[in-house]
Formats: sequence, C-alpha cells, structure tokens
Amino acid sequence: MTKMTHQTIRQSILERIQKGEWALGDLIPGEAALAEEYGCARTTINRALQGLADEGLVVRKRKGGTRVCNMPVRQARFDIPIVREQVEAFGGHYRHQVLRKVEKVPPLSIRTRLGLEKGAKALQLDTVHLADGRPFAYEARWVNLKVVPQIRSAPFDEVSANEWLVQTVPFSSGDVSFSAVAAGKDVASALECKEGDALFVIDRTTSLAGEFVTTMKLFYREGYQLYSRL
Amino acid sequence: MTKMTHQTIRQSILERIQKGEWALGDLIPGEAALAEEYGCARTTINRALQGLADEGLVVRKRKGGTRVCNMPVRQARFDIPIVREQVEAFGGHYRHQVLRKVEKVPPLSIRTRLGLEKGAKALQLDTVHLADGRPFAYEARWVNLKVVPQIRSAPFDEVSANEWLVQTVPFSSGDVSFSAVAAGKDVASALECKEGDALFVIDRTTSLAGEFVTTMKLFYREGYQLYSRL
DNA sequence: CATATTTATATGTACACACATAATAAAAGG
DNA sequence: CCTTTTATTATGTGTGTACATATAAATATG
Repeated sequence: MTKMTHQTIRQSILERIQKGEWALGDLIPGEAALAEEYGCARTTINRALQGLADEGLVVRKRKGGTRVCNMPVRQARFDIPIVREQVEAFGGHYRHQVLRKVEKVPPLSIRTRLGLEKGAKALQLDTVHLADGRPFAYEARWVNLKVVPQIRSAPFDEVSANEWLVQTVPFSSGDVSFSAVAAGKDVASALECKEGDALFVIDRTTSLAGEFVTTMKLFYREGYQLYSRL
Repeated sequence: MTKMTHQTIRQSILERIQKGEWALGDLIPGEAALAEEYGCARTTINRALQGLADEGLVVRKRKGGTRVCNMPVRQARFDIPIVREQVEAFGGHYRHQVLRKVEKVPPLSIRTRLGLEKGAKALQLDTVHLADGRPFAYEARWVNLKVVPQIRSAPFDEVSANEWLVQTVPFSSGDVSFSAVAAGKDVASALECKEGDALFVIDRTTSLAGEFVTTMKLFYREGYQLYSRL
C-alpha cells in the first residue's frame, strides 16, 4: 500500500477485523501503535477509527481503547424513497391524483401526532401515485394548517404534496417507521388490490423547530421491497 | 456560544439551515468565511461540514462549494434488531424453539443467494422466537455448509442460530431488505396467527470475504413496527 | 476491607500549516 | 468562434503539536 489516506487505512483495518485478526469484543491496538505500524500521524489513525466507530463497527472509549463491536451487522442506512423518483428510476411515467382534500378535525391518533388542540382542524390529503397510469402507492396525509396555511392554495395538479412541502418548508427533522398492514377498503380500492392484501407501510412524521408539520402513511402494493447494503 | 467545538458549530449551522437562512439548493459560505465568522480554524469548520455531508444534509463539491441538499429528509439509520434483545427490552422472557433442522438441496432462489452449485446441500433451519412463551417472530434460515460446517454440531438448545453465527463467524457484510407478505400456512401456524395476515419481513443475507454464509427471513406478527428518528 | 483520591493513559479535539485534487473560469491558441 | 491550456478557488487530506477529558488502575485514606 503506497498511499496512506485515512480512507485506505480505515479499509485496511476493516479487512483485518473481517479476517478475524481481532476477535469480537477484542481490544485493537491503540492509535499510537497503529500510527507507527502504518507510518502515519496519530491524527490520521484517529480519523480512520472514528469512521469505523460511526458505522458501529468498533466501540471506542477513552482510556479503555478501541474494541471490535460485539454485534457485527447492526445498523443499516436506508434511503427514504421519493415516490416520483422511484417510478422514474424504473423508466415509468409518474403521475399522481388527489383523491381527497378537506379541512376537518382529525382523529385522536393524528391529533396527538401533530400536537393539535382539541377541536382544531387540519388538512387531510389523500393521494394515489401512479406509474404508467397504474396505482403504485397510496398516500394518506395530514397537514398542520397552523404551520403551513399556504398549502390551501398550493397547485396540487402539478406537484405532489410531498414535493410541495419539501420546497416550501425549509428543513425538517422527524421520524419514520416501517410496518406491514392488511389493506383496508379505501386503500384497496385506490391501489386496485384486494382487501386484506399485505401492504408495506412507511409512516413518517416531520417537524420543524419543535412544531409538527405533517404526518403521512405511504402504502405500497404487495411485493414492494425496501433494500439496503450493509 | 462560548465553547466552539466542531459539534457545536455543526449544530449551529444545522439550525441556520433549518431556520431557512439558506434555501434548499443554496450555496452556503465557504469554509474560510465560516471559520472567520465562528472564530475558529478552517479545519474545524471542515469537520463540521463533513459531518453534515455524511448525514446527507449538505452536498459538497470541490470548487463548487457547499450547498444545502435539495431533498431534506433522505436517509434513516435503522438498528437491525436482534430478536432476543427486542424481547428482553420489553421485559419479556426470551426463548426459542427449533422447528426444523435438515440438510437438503435448497430451492433455486436460495441456491443463487448462497452461491451454491447445482445439487449442493445446505442446512435449513426454522426457528420460532418466543416472548413469554408466545410466538413473537418466525425465522426461516439457510446456512452454507461449505463455509460453516461446524454448525452441524452447534448447541441450538442454548443459543439461537443467529447468535451462534455471530459468535463464530468473525465479521460479515451483507444486505437487508424489508417488505410485507401475507402469512403462509407454515408461518401462520408457527406464529399462531391467521393465514393471510400481513407480516413484516426482514430479509437478510450475510457474506464473509465474498462467500455467502447464510440467508434468512424473519417474519414478525402483524402490528410490529421498525422505528427510527431522523 | 471498603471507599475515596490520585495518577496514568487512550481517545477527543483544536490549531496552524502545507500540499493534493477537482472543477470552474479565464486566457491563449488555432 | 471553438478548442485547448492555464490559472484560480473551494474542498480534501496529512502532519506535528498542544491540551482536554474520561476512565481504568493504582494508591491513599478512614
């Protein structure tokens, strides 16, 4: 190995771990020792090891040293899909259709998720995403009108609610969860599938500076897979 | 802000993005400029921005500068669950039961996944994971006997196949995917649920130095959720 | 002997500097 | 005017140094 970047070193250390040079839970040499072995500065080793630690492959502790993580494959990063891109990635023609757009008092589960007061209204927005004219995913969304009142006059013929929100609301954090549910009547008819079919669901709530902006369930037809390398 | 670590600066920049100081896709000031503004070295700003880039919040390009990412919430990190821990996290008593353990020629789909030759045998291992004596998840696994022949004599009364593999095979990479399926007859009876119930499935294949070690499907009962903050 | 205190040590972080690299913008050449 | 070459510029990375901080281990204390 001629070039010694923190990346090559990181890769090299990873391979040594994979080869079993250090067992699970074992202590690996200190930064100083590795620096000498690789013939580089301790800073460089530090960066390499920090990288591995970020990925969850090693655990580092001051004074305690660095040790190989006990639970090898532990974390996966998933790209949260954007429906339009998914469809277009397969060469399909994307289109969406708003099935419902009403302001009303949401059910309790949604109310708590959006942090609304009792009796407050929110915008309910149901959309089907189509690939080449055929249903691909069904989106059931609630939007907090206090945070984004402008959504009332948004042009949903052109952009989807998701894309509009992304462009309008600066930046947001939130949470996601994945689960499986049986298709209800509404969803089944919108997706043109059978009632009771197993659907993959992405449930997502986004917030901005402590205020909840929107919560959404995205139902995919049976067979859909969310994939990731480790 | 008295202390200026790369972390505080990173947080500060994040907040400025969230407040909308720089719009989506906008160029943010260069490292040199920010370093002066925050009164720190360029190196420190570099680390802060790299961190944001790793998370996918900004995109960096040499000469092109750093710009706020167009698609805000883009990636989520999930902890790939270990069933025993999940059960014990809820205060439940974990137990597992091996339903099947046979060596046989696997179907084509499994054969290609494990990279086996035609006619080669593999170990099929089906397990139910129980929480307080009640079915929690069903595991259907195939193990490549060429890579881990010792598994034939592993004590599966005590440890689950997953834990045994984790402890025995040094370190591994692989892939995961999530999906939803309707419960088949076998799975339904093992999980004591109705046939056709919507199950959440984690599908995982692990490999070691280019050789496939094992592939597994983990079926969770309806209602199970995999959660992550963004 | 159990508990508090100190000390040694490995990682964490910041800085100033130098040079590498990619990509754009400007200048030179045909 | 188009193409090629040459700066310019912002990020990427490595080094050596200094000090901060957490914590395991050794030591002192009651």
